[in-house]
Amino acid sequence: MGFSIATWNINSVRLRMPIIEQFVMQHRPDILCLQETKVPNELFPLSPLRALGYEHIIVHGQKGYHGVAIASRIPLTEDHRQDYCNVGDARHISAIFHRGSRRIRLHNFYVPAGGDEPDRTINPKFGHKLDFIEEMKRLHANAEPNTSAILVGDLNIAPLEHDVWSHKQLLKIVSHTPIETDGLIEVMKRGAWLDLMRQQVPESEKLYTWWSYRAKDWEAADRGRRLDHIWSSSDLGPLLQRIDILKAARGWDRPSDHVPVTAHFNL
DNA sequence: ATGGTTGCGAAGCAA
Repeated sequence: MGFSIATWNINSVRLRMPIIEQFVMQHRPDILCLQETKVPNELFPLSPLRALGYEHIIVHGQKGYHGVAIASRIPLTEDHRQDYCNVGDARHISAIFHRGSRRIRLHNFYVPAGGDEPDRTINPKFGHKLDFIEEMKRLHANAEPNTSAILVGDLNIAPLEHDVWSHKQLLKIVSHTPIETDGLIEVMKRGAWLDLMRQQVPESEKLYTWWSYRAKDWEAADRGRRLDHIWSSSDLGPLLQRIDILKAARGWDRPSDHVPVTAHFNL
């Protein structure tokens, strides 16, 4: 009995369809969560994903920016979208699926990047990010009775020292400032979420899911950050089999700057 | 080194 779920910020679902096909042909996740789809719902490429076996697709997109989607081989029900910060952005989508006797709530997030300047008094985008994180603190892994939970997505924060290539050099860089990292850790604590990637890989080891487009040679420089995450309610922790970070996908043709992260469970 | 690259959509913003 195996079950796998992948999360991937693909930075335009239409442009990235060839490498999405490559990834799912090779790895066949049962559920694929996408962020930064950058497409309105009526233009979302449903057919190619259905042809790959993902018959159950829920989308929440907008023109040009943001956008999240869940493509699944198994049925999705009770879907909803929460408008964090009430600004009309498509940054969250959620649904229920069943595996064995278990009922599981899945959340797929695209947290605001926050702009360049880590000061909300001069950069409203950073304020928006902090407000978004504040609102996430109210989301509990055990919010629904008899329901486990999985939270995935591009959270745009690298919370731990070894989630970035240089802790010291990134302390004032948006995604790794103390106010953000403390905030995300508080989201985890208050919501009783488990960080499944760090359950598998010790905190002392470097772990990245994103490499900037701007590096001359992303692989040689290896200046990555762990911006993408898979969390779960505590009951699912012991059922985690493995997590794969597909670093190779960063080197594929016309890549996203993020790579897919896949969790395999014994359920 | 305060640059660099990419996507959307058709100039400049967001990441």
